[in-house]
Amino acid sequence: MTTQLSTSDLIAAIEDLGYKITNPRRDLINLLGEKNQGFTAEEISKELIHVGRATVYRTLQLLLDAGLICKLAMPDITPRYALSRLGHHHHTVCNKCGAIKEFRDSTIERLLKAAEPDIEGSLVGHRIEFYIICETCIEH
Amino acid sequence: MTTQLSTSDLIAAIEDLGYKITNPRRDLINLLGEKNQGFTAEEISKELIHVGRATVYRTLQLLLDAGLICKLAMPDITPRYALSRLGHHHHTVCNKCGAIKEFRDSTIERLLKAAEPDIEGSLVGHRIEFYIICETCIEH
DNA sequence: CACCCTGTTGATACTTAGTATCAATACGAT
DNA sequence: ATCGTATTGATACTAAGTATCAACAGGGTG
Repeated sequence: MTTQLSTSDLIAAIEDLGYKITNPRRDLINLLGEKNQGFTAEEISKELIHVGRATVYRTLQLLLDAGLICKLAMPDITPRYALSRLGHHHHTVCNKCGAIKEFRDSTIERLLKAAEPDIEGSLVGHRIEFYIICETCIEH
Repeated sequence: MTTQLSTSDLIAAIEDLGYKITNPRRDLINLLGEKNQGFTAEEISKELIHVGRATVYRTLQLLLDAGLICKLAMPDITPRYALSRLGHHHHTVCNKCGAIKEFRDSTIERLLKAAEPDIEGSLVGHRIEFYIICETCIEH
């Protein structure tokens, strides 16, 4: 049961944070609403021809800081962003097409705690990614 | 009990793969042997003044392909490399100083399998990172 | 040991991802 | 409608890495 954040939720959220609702921001958010497999910054920039590249990056950073999107970096591939729809969660990443899906399993969270005593220093977070070949790619 | 790979193990490994042992490669490998908290490509390049930048990147890629080092990419920070000393493993990353340590816990591996049925598509791999503040940073 | 073939190197130029600067513009509170 | 400040976009820059290609060097062969 994925709770989908609507475009207007995103707009309300950034307004609540005290940021102005401008046309570039609205356009970008509307575009993100149409994406459901993750996206790169340049991809967004190319589709929003009338919005400056710097503004695209700035707005993505803003949404990131607000926790409304997340950014996945992996060695040797362009960082991808995805809308956050759940609270704390992890991702499945398709090794073929790059599609990103959110994934939450509270069992894992609980089980990870078992490792905590073995970790030196103070644990402040964790990240898990599952690499898959997604069903669309399996079917060619 | 961390099984430390020696410099000569690394050299033997790349020789076994059919690559030549050249001075730039030897120098780079010797330098890596001195690193024990992870390193960036540019850091290596700056320390090996008599080795071309391209060669540094090429050699790191070669070691990466051979599984002798690993590369960690995280949003907004320069990718860091670290010598691989274990087989399949994960990392702890200090959020303050970037120090990378390998971490293995077979319990986690086993427990992760519990999530497998919930994953759509075909699972081909996974990655776990623990973000910490390391003991050196805690002590300032 | 000298030779030669092929793998390797390094200088240079390029690409990609993202940031800094700053004058011009546009929200939106009043 | 006015005005102050946040925001924008053009441009130039940085950082991380790749492509190109002529020159070079390991190391197997005779």
